[in-house]
Amino acid sequence: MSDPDTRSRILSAAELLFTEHGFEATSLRMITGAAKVNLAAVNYHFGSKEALIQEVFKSRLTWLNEERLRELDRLEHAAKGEALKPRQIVEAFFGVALKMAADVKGGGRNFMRLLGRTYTEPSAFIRNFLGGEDAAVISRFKTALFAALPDVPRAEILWRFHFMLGAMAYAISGADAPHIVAAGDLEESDPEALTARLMSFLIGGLRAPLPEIHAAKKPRERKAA
Amino acid sequence: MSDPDTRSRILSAAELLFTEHGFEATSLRMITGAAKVNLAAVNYHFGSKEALIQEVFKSRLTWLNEERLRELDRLEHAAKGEALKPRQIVEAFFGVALKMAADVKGGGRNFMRLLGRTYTEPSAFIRNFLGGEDAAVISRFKTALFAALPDVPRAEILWRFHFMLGAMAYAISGADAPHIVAAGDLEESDPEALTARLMSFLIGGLRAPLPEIHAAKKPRERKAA
DNA sequence: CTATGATTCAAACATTCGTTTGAAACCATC
DNA sequence: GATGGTTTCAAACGAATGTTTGAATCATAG
Repeated sequence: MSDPDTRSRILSAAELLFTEHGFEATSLRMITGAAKVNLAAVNYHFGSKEALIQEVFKSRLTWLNEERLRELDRLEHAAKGEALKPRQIVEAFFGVALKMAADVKGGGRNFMRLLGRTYTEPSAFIRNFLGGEDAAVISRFKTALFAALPDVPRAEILWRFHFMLGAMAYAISGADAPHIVAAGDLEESDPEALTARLMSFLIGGLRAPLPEIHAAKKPRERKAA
Repeated sequence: MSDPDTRSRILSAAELLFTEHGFEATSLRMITGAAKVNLAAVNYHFGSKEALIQEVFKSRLTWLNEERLRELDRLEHAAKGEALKPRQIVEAFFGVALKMAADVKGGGRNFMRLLGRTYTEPSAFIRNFLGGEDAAVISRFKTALFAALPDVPRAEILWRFHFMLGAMAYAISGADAPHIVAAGDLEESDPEALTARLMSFLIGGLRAPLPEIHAAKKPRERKAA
């Protein structure tokens, strides 16, 4: 009767079904059906549907953000007090996520698709939860970017970081997007190729000339990426 | 009794509520309450909730895509058979959307937020609907980009277009995103500044050096954007 | 073996949902 | 005024939802 698997089977089923159907359209009966457990097990093990949703994110998201911070620590340690290059920072943040997204069998790919989708989720409770989870890592990375790009206004860096997140979310969603279907002939990209493609795009965008709202105030020149 | 407003009041209320809560979490009773109409009016005027969802998108999305095509036509007419510059094409596609997003009072801003969110919506019926609506405009723009960037592999262009869409979606969502909340100190950007910021980022990404998966095959050089 | 706590179970509960129904009210035309 | 079509209304319908409940089952320790 004491089945250590019940809890993890619910989590796995929920993760897949949330990705496929969204939170609202995935019922607990769908999840328990897929996990082959009893409906009451959800409330026994998790307390509520909301708590289950948060649990689905917790461990992977914690690992993702901790890994990002570890990567940044390694880079900063190796740099011995010098500022990092923007490319390094971008690779630490986005590269770790893309590596996770490349892990099909372990569920990382599905999770990153769910995460990318969830960042535009209307539900305030989910947005607040994610915001809380991301606060420390975002703060660290923005500080590192400010140091790496001293000539770029902070607002510009923040907005570009935000655009980069959108690009990554769509990259991860990939063939799910209606545009891809409409475009028709886009081949599936293998994880390494997708990473290379996205990184190139992100660095290009990050190091693009400043828009007119700033260029008049402070001429800028390109630096090594 | 014959109230030409009932239908449009339902549409307006639905548009706002779908943006705020998502499709599944917005009930018809919420919509009819906000619109001050009877619950059965939805089925009388629209037939079903799904049909209402599609109606919410139809007229604005048709206008958006037609305006994009008109802009592209104008550019091509002025170019007299020469290929357009990539920047022109990007401005025709994304600029029109951002102009719509700048229209707070007329509801364009809310609509673009809804649209950006909807592109990652799990529901297959919504994705199929949007894909169908976008097919012609996407096809035209990809053809124009291929002509503008003859040295760039087509797959690269398509993926970069996709990344750009993600960046735009997040740009429009703006302060809704958990990352922005976590970042804390990002100031609201006025529409013109946001457009300039995003365009700079998009062109930078589009014209970024090709990733390693291609660079070995075909050396590339920068062209005028 | 018994007692206790943990876990699972089926059923029930209260609520909510999109859709339907038949009547009432309204409008336009003759 | 009568007629037919349109629109709105309140209530009902059947289904689905997350949560709760009390009993049964299981596992462990004494």
